[in-house]
Amino acid sequence: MYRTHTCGELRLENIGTPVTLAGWVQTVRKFGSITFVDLRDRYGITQLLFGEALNPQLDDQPLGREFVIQVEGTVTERSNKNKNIPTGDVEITVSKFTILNKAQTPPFTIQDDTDGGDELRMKYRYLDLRRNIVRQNLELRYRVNRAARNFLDSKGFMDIETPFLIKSTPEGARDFVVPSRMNPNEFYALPQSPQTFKQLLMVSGYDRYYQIVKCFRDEDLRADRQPEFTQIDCEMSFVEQEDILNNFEEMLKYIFKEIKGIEFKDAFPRMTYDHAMEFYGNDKPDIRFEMKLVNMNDTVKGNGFKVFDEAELVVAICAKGCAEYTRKQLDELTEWVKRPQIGMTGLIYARYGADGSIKSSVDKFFDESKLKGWAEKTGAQPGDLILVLAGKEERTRKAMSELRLEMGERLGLRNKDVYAPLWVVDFPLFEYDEEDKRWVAKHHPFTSPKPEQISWMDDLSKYGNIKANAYDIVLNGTEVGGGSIRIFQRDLQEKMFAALGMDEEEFNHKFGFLLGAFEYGAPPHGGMAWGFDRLCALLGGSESIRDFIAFPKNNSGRDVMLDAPSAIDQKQLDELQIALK
RNA sequence: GGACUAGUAGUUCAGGUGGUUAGAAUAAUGGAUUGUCGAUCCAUAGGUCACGGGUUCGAAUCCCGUCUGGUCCGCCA
Repeated sequence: MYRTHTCGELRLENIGTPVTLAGWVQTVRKFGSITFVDLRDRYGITQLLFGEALNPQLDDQPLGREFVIQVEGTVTERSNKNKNIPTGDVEITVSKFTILNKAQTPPFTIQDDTDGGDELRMKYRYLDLRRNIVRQNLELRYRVNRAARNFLDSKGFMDIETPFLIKSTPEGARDFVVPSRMNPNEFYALPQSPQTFKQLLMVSGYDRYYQIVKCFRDEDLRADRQPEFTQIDCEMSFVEQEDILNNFEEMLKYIFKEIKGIEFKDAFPRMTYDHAMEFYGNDKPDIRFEMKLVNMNDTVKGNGFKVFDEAELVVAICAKGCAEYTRKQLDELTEWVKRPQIGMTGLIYARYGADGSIKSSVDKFFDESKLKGWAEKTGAQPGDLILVLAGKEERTRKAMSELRLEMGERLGLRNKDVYAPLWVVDFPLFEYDEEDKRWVAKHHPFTSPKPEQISWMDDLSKYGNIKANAYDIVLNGTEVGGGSIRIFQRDLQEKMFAALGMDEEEFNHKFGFLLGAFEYGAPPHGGMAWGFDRLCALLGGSESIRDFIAFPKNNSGRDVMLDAPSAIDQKQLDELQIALK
């Protein structure tokens, strides 16, 4: 046995106990004839004292940072206690030590405020993972995982694994593809999600399924997107949307209570997709603060100001208490909206002074009484600032959504310790793909339309109006989960495929197995999938999911530690019958 | 596919407008030190200024290209 205790557990009550510890050398503090060593493992840090008798041995066998050592000794009370660490009342008076393994000096310091940059820490991820902060993130992830499993288990959900080597479908995200050696010129795809499998499990009668499972999408990455990510994937039979929302709202409440000690007493608010788009400009509103978008078309048009008169949409927000913004700050905001990522040509503003006067950047076209109308429309009070954008509807709404978030950030309204969950419901069934000039599924092609709108699928002009029984759970402006009631009848599913532009041959080829299954007694069903990494990041107060993944990839999809992806041997290519371009 | 940003000692960074020998902190190494816990003090060593090309009498600095990291737009049912 290498150790009798961990480095985190010894306390005053252990005084006098002979112990053996093993761990990593955090620091060595040498004082002539005595030496202190901080010994670290996953559980904590314990101070070792090499006294006068043993100290000379350290001259022959010097200890360096990150050496792995084993020590025997006795737990003793410290004369100078350290209140900053749990084991700070005691130290181990060492009688014997063994160097189990030497270590090179690490390229960055293994401590909370490390000097290492991102790149280096990713390359030596196994060292980065030794750091408290990173370890705590992984511990949080594990606890969230346990909480989700506990909850789902208590509700009778059954964890069933589904395959990773499956069939490629062109819908949705790009597939990662795996060549098949035994079937030359053919390829598996890695699942973007276990969607069809969980539906087949419903057909098989496993009416409550879940899985915490990897999904793969070959698309460009972001701080909150990885090519392989983890979902809490769930599906239920004989349920309506209301049942699913209630069940998973309870799950999120349970997770919050277990992980953060936060109790949500009230039901989560719900908002329709249309409402979210109109008043927040996006389908995942951050409702920690108001600052709603106000459509100004009727208020401002027809005053001879071309920018407004020619715009599809004029939209405003009211920034509370910002009337005193300086010209410099407003210019900066203007520059901000003119960045290519936002893409507006300018920003119009009106300051509602504390004295009741209103001054705008377009006084030439709008006198004070007209500007009072702006204030009335936006709910601005003396002391507030009205910000206005105008232009093409979609771009302008989107830009204002971004500006709203930016203003929320600047005004400190996006406190990461405040959690505001929200259901967004009634998503559209379809959206129009401008590039391909066709209608595509907004959620996925297995999503059920609102039953009363099914007949609209025969009328192309109504496609944009059809709503689905589809919903997202949004937390602080981040989509952390989503799902839908599924189609479970063959004829409706065929109708859906046809609406998406597939002919009979095509959908039979791609989804014949599902259509076939629907002919053998498919129950009504629905479910949802949670972005597990994002949920962990939110609970951990971080923007980046990489902090919560043991071995993440960078934003080019590379694993810089392994240096993957990489070229493969010609022999491997030959076996796969693949020729490189 | 595109935009922005960064790359200087092991590491984190500083090095207006081009100009002598490229600095600091930290880590490392050696020495001193019996109560530290971010130990302290003294000393030492440490540089392909990412890479390639160009402008110039002269480039870490200016220009072009490439690579790498990060953030974002497009994309991600």
